[in-house]
Amino acid sequence: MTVDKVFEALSSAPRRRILAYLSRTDMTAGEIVQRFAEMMSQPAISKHLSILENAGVVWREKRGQNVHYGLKEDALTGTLVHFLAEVCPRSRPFRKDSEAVARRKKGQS
Amino acid sequence: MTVDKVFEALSSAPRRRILAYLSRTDMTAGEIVQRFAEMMSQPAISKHLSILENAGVVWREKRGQNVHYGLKEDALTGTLVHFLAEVCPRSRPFRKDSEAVARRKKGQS
DNA sequence: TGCCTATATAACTAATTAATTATACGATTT
DNA sequence: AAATCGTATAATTAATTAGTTATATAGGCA
Repeated sequence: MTVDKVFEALSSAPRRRILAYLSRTDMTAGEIVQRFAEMMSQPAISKHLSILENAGVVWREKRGQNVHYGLKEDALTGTLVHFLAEVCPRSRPFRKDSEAVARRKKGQS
Repeated sequence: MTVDKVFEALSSAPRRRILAYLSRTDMTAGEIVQRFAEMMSQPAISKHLSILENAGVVWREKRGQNVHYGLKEDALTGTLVHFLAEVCPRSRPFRKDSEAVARRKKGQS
């Protein structure tokens, strides 16, 4: 579960949409396919799901003839929070205040 | 500054590396190019910078014959925090506890 | 003015991605 | 055992991305 794979997985709108679905409840592959009916084929969804699993942000479990998918919140929050901590001075400890102030003046937001 | 563009911008390791540099101090395009010496050409970096700017996560300012770049922390944290809030039940208010518990049992982390 | 320096853009190419249709596979039902 | 259902994989193709070299543009300096 590399950082690279996680950000790669998040770079697709359909994949982020799948994550949003899974954040509310676990689903079978078929249920997810239905949500994308008329927009994308079953194999396309299957591929997206395998990318998400390979990135380590969802789990997969075969039950009978269905395959259930669910969110691995910890992996997702872990990666993003770690990235934010690395890249955002304001959340970094012992930063000099003058830096952040100057930066904010430059036209933030 | 769409969510799509931000995640697209973050999906590249060199671009995340540029953001990490900019999180410590503003830099000119040339200084950034130097950090990638022997790895990537000047035009390649220029392209990455324009993608980052277009996504709204960095600002750009021409000063004399240099162009200075800097991080727009607020845009970055804003987008990621919003995404996390949307996708991570544990950070979502009024969630039923039974959901999260069941999910955690499934093999989180 | 004419020449550097810093940066961006253009033209091109190779590699990757994202979809499609067709097919295979494993589990259930008859 | 055969048909069916749910899902994944294979083969293919079109579109996108990420880099290259070459060139343009704009600012500072002799």
